[in-house]
Amino acid sequence: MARIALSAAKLAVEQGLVATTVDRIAEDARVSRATFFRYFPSKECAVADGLTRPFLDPVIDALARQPSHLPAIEAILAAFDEAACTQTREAAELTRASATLSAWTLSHHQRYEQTIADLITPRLTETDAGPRLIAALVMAAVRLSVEDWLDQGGPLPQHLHRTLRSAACRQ
Amino acid sequence: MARIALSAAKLAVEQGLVATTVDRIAEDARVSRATFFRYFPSKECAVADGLTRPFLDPVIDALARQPSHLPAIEAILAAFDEAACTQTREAAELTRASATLSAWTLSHHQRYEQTIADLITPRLTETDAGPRLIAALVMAAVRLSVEDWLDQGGPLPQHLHRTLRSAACRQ
DNA sequence: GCCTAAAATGAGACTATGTCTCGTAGTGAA
DNA sequence: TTCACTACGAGACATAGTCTCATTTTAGGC
Repeated sequence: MARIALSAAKLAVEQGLVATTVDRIAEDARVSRATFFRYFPSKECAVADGLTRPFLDPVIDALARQPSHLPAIEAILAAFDEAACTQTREAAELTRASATLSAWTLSHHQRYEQTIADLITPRLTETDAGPRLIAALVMAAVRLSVEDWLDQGGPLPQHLHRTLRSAACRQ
Repeated sequence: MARIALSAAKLAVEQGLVATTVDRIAEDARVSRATFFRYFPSKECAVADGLTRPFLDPVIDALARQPSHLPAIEAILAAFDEAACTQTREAAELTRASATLSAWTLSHHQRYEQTIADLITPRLTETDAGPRLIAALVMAAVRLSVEDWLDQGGPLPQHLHRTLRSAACRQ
């Protein structure tokens, strides 16, 4: 599953989204065409998955490893700091160039949002907002940071840190 | 354009997403197949657009009509209160049943997010977060409210009000 | 180690989606 | 009217996405 997504993303970055057919992806991942569609409902879903994983999976891992006494916001900030943001400009620009790819990327973000919500639930106090709302705010910050990063340049971690801080200090 | 989207949504609600082909949509909207694809990159994009418009366009209109002295959060709350939330359960459940439809709906939400950001920019003070972050929080609240509404029942406006308040009181 | 049930995969046919090119019809300005 | 421009339609085409069934792989009891 992950192998298929990573093949899809690799080919899409190398040759463009249009030139990357499902047959080529399946061949590269050493599965049949039928198996591809058993795991992904569309070509763009697989590409978006493969582009998103290397960026956000490390963040989730880091978040899960944070000491349990840390409040939610602090744990999230630490997780993003620890995970070296390996997002490439090529990947981000490829995503932005296709409406379909953008839509599927948002869909995957929603999955990460749910994961983050689950991970921070035990860290929340009475006065905090609901976990899903906070997680949605985090993913929105990620999305806006990548946008700013593409438009204005500079290091992505700096954009991330600033936007997350701006979201967090509203506690 | 809007006519095509509304035809697509109508047919999808009536006969299901799979049974609704692009040819039927184009026929219903009295345009050719080629014209359909000139306005929408995919069938699901059109259906999602048609399902989203009747729900969120009135909110945008109401927000634009709010007196300019109102702070952003108050204007948003008032806009959602004024616009009778005409979202139907059928539409929401159709959206949730298809991953592709959900993805495109998120994409349209992002468009509304940008519109909201533009409308509240003049209402923001120094201490507020950026307009896009606030707008993202609003759309996240909408999404989570619809989710709760489907799962737990009760009137949608009530869910909306509660979630938006929860997001707003973190100012 | 072998057998069986269940799950995962592959092969291939089939329909619908999405792209492209080109010809035609409106629309507005000089 | 004429010209340029834009929107639309027709139809061919490649590929996406679905379906069915045969085959392989896997897991677990004996």
